[in-house]
Order: sequence, then structure tokens, then C-alpha cells
Amino acid sequence: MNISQFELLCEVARVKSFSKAAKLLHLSQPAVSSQIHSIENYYGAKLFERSTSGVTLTPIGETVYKYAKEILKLHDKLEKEIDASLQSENQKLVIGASTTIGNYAIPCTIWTFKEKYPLAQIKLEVKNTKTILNMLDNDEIDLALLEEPLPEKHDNFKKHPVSNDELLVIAPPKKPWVDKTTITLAELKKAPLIIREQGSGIRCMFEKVLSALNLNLLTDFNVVTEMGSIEAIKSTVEAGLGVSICSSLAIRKEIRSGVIHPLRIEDAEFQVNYLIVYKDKKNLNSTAKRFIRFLAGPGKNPFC
Amino acid sequence: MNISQFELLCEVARVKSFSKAAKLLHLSQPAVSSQIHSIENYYGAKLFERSTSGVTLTPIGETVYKYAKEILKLHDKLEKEIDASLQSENQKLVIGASTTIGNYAIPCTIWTFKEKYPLAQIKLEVKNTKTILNMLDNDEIDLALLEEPLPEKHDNFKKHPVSNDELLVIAPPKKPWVDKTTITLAELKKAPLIIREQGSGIRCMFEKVLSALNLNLLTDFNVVTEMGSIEAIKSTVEAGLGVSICSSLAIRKEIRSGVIHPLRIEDAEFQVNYLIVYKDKKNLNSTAKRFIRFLAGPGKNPFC
DNA sequence: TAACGGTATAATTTTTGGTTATGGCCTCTA
DNA sequence: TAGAGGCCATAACCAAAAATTATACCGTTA
Repeated sequence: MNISQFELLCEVARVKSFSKAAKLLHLSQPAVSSQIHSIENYYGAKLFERSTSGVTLTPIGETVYKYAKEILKLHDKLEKEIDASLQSENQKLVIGASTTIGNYAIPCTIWTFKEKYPLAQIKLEVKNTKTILNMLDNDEIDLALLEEPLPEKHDNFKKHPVSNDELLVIAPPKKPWVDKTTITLAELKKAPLIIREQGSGIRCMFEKVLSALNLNLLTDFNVVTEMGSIEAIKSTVEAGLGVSICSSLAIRKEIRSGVIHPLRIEDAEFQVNYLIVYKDKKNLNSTAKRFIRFLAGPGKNPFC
Repeated sequence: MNISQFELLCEVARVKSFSKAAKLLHLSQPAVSSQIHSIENYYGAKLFERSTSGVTLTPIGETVYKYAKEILKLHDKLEKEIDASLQSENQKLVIGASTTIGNYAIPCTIWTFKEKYPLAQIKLEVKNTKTILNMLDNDEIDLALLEEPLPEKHDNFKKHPVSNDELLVIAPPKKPWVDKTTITLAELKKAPLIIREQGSGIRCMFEKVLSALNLNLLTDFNVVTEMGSIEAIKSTVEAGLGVSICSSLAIRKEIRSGVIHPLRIEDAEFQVNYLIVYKDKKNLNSTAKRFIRFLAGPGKNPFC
């Protein structure tokens, strides 16, 4: 039995479903299924009653759940205590993140992390993907949070998936766009398109998907401007001067307030995978290691 | 982190040595070393100060040790509670053991097990190795405790090493023997030898070692009798009527009281490995699974 | 009865944890 | 102070565990 199995069990017990827990833990459903089986085998007792409408704890399952929560609580306390001991030796962590992640996802994650480890000292660098990779290479940052695919091969870097999101077309809430919720690539080709600069993770990812469809961003599309900032692009789109693409994370507020109209692309998969990237686990300080575990280790998804 | 890592850490902290802990846990020293390393990496902190005269806990190590003990205590309580819930459904365990193990090793092990799981219902069958294997095949017993090598191939059985011991020559505490502590095979060949019956694990193991040296028990040795019981053999040896071989476990009392004189064989390795053998883990009840874990699972050696 | 939501199973790959063999370092002893 | 012995670290290798994808199965529900 290990700590992550206790975490898994608690998550399953909480949401009463293997597949839901799998999603929340960034695992496949069979992984959860087999973990539960192996826990049941370990204790020699059935812990969940399976049915088509989810799963429920058996009486023994309830007992294990109760203790699992207690053990996890204890372990949490242990980690906090270690953290407190280590902070006396000045363990700073410098994280680099791409624009999208750095501006829209990570602030909340760091907040959650600091809630758990109040003494952690974290500095955040937000630059475009390429710059961040250079900084990682030059040891200016400890960890990088970027989107897949990385623009170049970096065999000396370790990568670990952390979360994922969908790329959307964003348009002004006006005439041709406002009454649809999806768009085809053919329509997008004709629209005035604003894109991020070369070196941006989102642009790299977009070009990759296009090239798989034998399309070229600059020749097949009607690119009207390149801009170096998501906020600038959003303002331009809001002003009705064109459409663009960006991660759904980055436009949550604008969608709620209705100033930007999002559209899904019908005929292509625009899934973005977010990665945590680092050079060598051994040379990282404990705050860094804990941060990796916090969001990449099996269990947990603190991208909020 | 998993429960057995906490156990390992506690054992290392207790005995203040990687290699001693390794022996106690039936592991190799590098295994302990690498586990400790991975725990240190997990928490991002050094837990032990290494020196040539053993290891000592660092302050953070002390903290982890304290919590590890608490977590283990909690987990123990959990297992006892599960046990209590399960006993209501009548979980009997029938263990079969070879003569040596059944008479001299297992009683104490069962006692230790019952101390931990007071509600466990265990029945012990003591027969010779061959008979026990038949009983296992016929589902008359759930688990078997035998010595390696098994007399025949049993591909449908799972085996797991549990402990080990040394085969000794036993002689009366008299003239030719009493002033030596070792014996050569050449001397043994000439001595009047009493052996166990065909089908005995000890005899099988002895013959196996001999055949590796191109020797045959019945033609190369002076076998004066075969006997079906260790106690009978011991009495015969005490009476001065010959020498025999048996596991050191079986003659602890006689050695202490001086009625039997043990001799190590100089020119051969007579190591006995004890195994736990079972058919299929899936069909075992929880008491059986827990018993396997109790003595075969990484960590623990309750053969006393 | 077909489609759907949810778990189980199978085949495969990756990761982890174990083993043996070996090396380096400190201490104790002659 | 050289050498032996004890102890931990490292390397190469192997087996077991745990992940993934693909697919089967099985009740509900439309």
C-alpha cells in the first residue's frame, strides 16, 4: 500500500465512480480499476460494490476510507513539518511559464500550493515558450510550465503531463459569428486572423495541427497581424478587428462577460497538453521537488 | 511513499545501519540503500547522516521517523479492524508444513501472527513434504510451508522465499565427534548415517546437494537406518547409534542441553531455503493473504 | 432493441524495486 | 602505517508492478 493508493481510494470513495476519479487524477479508467483491485487484494476484502450507476463503499470499504483519510492527514502534516524545517535553509523556487499558463492558470495553482506549504518562496517568470526553454537551459529557472508540443527537441529535459485544455477560436460577439458555436477550418481560412508571434507555445501547437492537415498558417490563412501578447489580441478581437485562437483558460472572464464569442473548430482536434519541464530531478531543491509532485505526481490536478 | 518504505525507514532508524536492516528485512543492502535514497528524494531532504560506523537520523529524519511510526500504528489498527469485520464471515486458514518447519519453526510464527490478528483461525497440518504437496494439490490445505528444493516440478504452484537455515550433521556428544566442530564429506561417508524417509524435504535437499557433487546417498554413504520422524532420529543419535543431518532449527534445545553435538560440513554448502507455497492467490481468503504478507511480504521475518 | 455510461479484461510498454558484483572510504589492529 | 574488514554507494541487469490503449461486457434507458 502506498500513499497515492490511499489518495486514489479516497477520490473514488468521494466521487463514487472509477471513471470520474480517473479523470480527476489524470489516469485512465483501467488504471483506477486495477489499483482498486490490488488494494482489495492487499486487504483481502471487497471495498467497493460495483454497479452500472457508479460504485459504493462496502462496510469494510468505509473502514478503510476512514483510516485512509486519517493517514493522509497525518502525512500532510508530516510534509508541512518537513517544509517548515527546510525553509530555514532558504529554499527558493523559480518557475517559468508560457504566457497562457503563466497568466491564466498558474497564479491560482501557486496560491493553492502556498496554502498547503505556507513557507514556500516562489518566483514566477512569464515569457513565451521559447524564451522559457532558454532560461531553463541557462538555469535561470528551476521548472518550466509549457504547452505541448515543445518547439524543439530537448533531450536533456524531463517532461511530465500536468493538465490539458482546448484551443478555441475567439471572435467578436457580432454579425457573422455570434449565432454559431462552431466553425469549420474552411471558414476560418477566410476570416481575418490575428496570431501570436513566432516562439509562442500556442502558435507552435496550432501550426503543428495544421501541418498534420497539410495546411500552412501563413499561406493558407488570412493572417492580418502578429501580436506578442494575449491581452493585446483579446482587445483587438473585442474591437471587432478579427478573430484569433487561444486556450479556453485565457478567456474565461471574457466569455462570462460576453465581450468575446468562442467557437469550437468542428473538423480538427485542438487539444493542448500542459507539461511541467525540468532538467534533472536530482539537482532540484525540495520546494521544487514538492511542486512537481504537487501537480505532476499521480493524483492531484491543481490547475484551476 | 508506501507502507513498506515506512517500515524500512523505521527499521533502519532503529538499528542505525543499512546493512543490519537489510538482513532483518531479508533484503540486500543496496536495496535498502536505494529505498532510503528514494525516500529522501521524495521528501526532498536528507534523512540519514551516513558514517562508517552506521547511520544516524538527521533532525528532519527524526520528524519523518516519528510520523512513520504513527502512520504504521494507524495502519496496523486498520488491518486489525478489517480482520475483525471479516472474522464474522468465518475465515479459516489451514496451513500445511513439512516436519522440520511444522514442528520447530511455525508454532512460534503462528503465535506471533495470532498476537497481531487475535481472531484468525488457523489449523496446522504437519506431514512430510511430499504429502503436504499432495494435500495442497487436493485443496486440503490453503498454504504450504516447505523447504527448497521441492521434490517435483509444480508449475501450478506459486513459491515465495520466507527464511533460511543451515543443515548440520548431528552426532552424539562422544569420542570421535565431540572435540571437533566441523566435518568433511569424506569423514561423513564412513560414519553410520541415519536418514529420513523418501519424501522428506530435508532428505530431498541433501540428495540434491550430493548429486551436484556426483555423490549418491545410498551407495556412497553408510546408511544404517531410515526413520520417519526427526524426534526418533534425535533419540537414536543421542543414544550414540549413529549420526544424522538436520536443520539447525530442529535441534536448538538439544544443543543447549548438550545431548547432541552439531557439526558443520566443511566442504559443501548446506543452506536450506524455506518457502511458502500456494496455488492461486485469488482464491485464498483474507486470512491466508494476510498470512502470506505477514511472512513473505517484503519486510518481516517471523521465523523465530 | 439499440445506444450509452460505466467497469473489466487483454496486450503492451514504462517504471520501479530487486539482485549480484564491485568500488571507495573510514576505522581498527598488528 | 599498511592492510583487513565493515559499511555505504554505484552499476548492470532482471523481474514485477503499474500505466496505457483497445476492446469486451453488462445493466439502464430511450
